[in-house]
Amino acid sequence: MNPQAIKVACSNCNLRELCMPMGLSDHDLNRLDDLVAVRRKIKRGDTLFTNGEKFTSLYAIRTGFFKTCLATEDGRDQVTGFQMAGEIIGLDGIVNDQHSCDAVALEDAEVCVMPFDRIEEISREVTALQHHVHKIMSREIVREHGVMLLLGSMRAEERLAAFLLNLVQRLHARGFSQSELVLRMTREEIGSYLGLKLETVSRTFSKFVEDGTVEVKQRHVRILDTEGLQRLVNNNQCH
Amino acid sequence: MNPQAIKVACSNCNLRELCMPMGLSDHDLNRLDDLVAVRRKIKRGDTLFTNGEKFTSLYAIRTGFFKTCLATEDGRDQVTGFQMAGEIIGLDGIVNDQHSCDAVALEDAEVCVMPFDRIEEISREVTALQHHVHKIMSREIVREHGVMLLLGSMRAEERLAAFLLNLVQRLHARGFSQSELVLRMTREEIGSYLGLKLETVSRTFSKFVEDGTVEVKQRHVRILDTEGLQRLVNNNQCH
DNA sequence: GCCATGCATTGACTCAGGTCAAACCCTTTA
DNA sequence: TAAAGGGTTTGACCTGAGTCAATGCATGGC
Repeated sequence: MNPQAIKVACSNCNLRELCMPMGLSDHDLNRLDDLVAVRRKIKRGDTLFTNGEKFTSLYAIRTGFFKTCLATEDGRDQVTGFQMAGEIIGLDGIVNDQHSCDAVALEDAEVCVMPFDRIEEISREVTALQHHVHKIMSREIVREHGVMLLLGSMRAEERLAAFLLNLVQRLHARGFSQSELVLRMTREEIGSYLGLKLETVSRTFSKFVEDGTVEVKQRHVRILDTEGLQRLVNNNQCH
Repeated sequence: MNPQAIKVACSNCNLRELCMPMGLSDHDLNRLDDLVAVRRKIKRGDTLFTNGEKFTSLYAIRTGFFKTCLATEDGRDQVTGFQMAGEIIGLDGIVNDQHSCDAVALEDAEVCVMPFDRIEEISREVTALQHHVHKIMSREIVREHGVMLLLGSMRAEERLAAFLLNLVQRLHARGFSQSELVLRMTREEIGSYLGLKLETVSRTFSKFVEDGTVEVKQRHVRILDTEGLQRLVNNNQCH
């Protein structure tokens, strides 16, 4: 039995620069090691948690890719975000002690389960963790402000451009290419996130291809003109 | 000098059921009294904080009404929320130690200034406060999910209906009428929040008036058919 | 009391994106 | 290897909301 191999530990996790332990000292980092209760594997298409389910833990994504979405009885459906390795999901559950959205794995995934009462307990002792938790929640709030701006004031092309740039930027921070990416979600899911219909997403991709801004082959996307996308997002050419 | 009159204290604040001290025991409540450094008055039209400004404190609204908004260089402008007495603003500033939006008073206002390092300090000792802070942040995240649903999947009438219902509901929780309200913001600000142009907001109000759902006289609104608005939001009649 | 000003309403017209439908492509399964 | 099925693309048409412009209505300053 090799403890090195099975120990669930933040201190030797290769995501520690992105994830929960970000910015903690070595000393504090050791105290974090009893934060993660277990790891859990989720198969593609399965849910990590669902709307209405009792809230117990936050989850740090180790591998895989998730979407979170809000489905209402009357058939509306809104993807509220896409999450990748090193990101924390489940924050929505804290207010009412139950989750208010579904988290669905878009590819086979593994998460670290962090019981929230334990997070609060350790936060009381480790100031850096306390502050980090606050930052994570604040970051999510700010991210959502950005999505509101996107949904409230951008046109289809601008939305898709912003979406692609955001994705590659996050992937790049994880060591992937700045210009190439594989979409883990369908056109419909992208559309739901961006407040567009899948046909519009598809057409907008085609438009970008015509303009020579990107290459698209199914879910493989190569960005040829990052600047161009950036200009689309910023330039707000009308007026 | 009457200490009762000048003491800045949560423990005898009439908003304590809604605001920061919500759900705290009397004992914990006393410890909260050194949370609020000072109070600050903001004149209508003035800002409480602005984008880029250093983050130091959260603010609990005592009186008045605010909007928070995101303005980008290229002229986009998105109202991200409207806040009233008992609500906490400034959470966006935690991640990057600087505010990422503007908070503008829509009427003369007074806020309790709560230095964030003090919040963190007291949170470490008062478990109930720690948890409450987490809940406040989580609530904001969930609220924004709702706005994303609204912006991403609702038509103009549905958006305005949802907006009105949300406003009266919050006002009702503060002891005001369930059916009558005075809008503190312009049509343009409503539009910005709802991802619509002011003309559309105005037309939609007119439509509601024609239908006998509401009475509108400038900024005074009386809801005649709450059910009807509710149905609009839920029924998603198409499909 | 009257004008200036900012906000709101309404109309006429346009257009971005939605809808519906057909065809296509890639993967999976038999 | 073929058939089935999910996802994607593209076309034709429609419509809800945006745009532009004129008018109306309150409020505050002088």
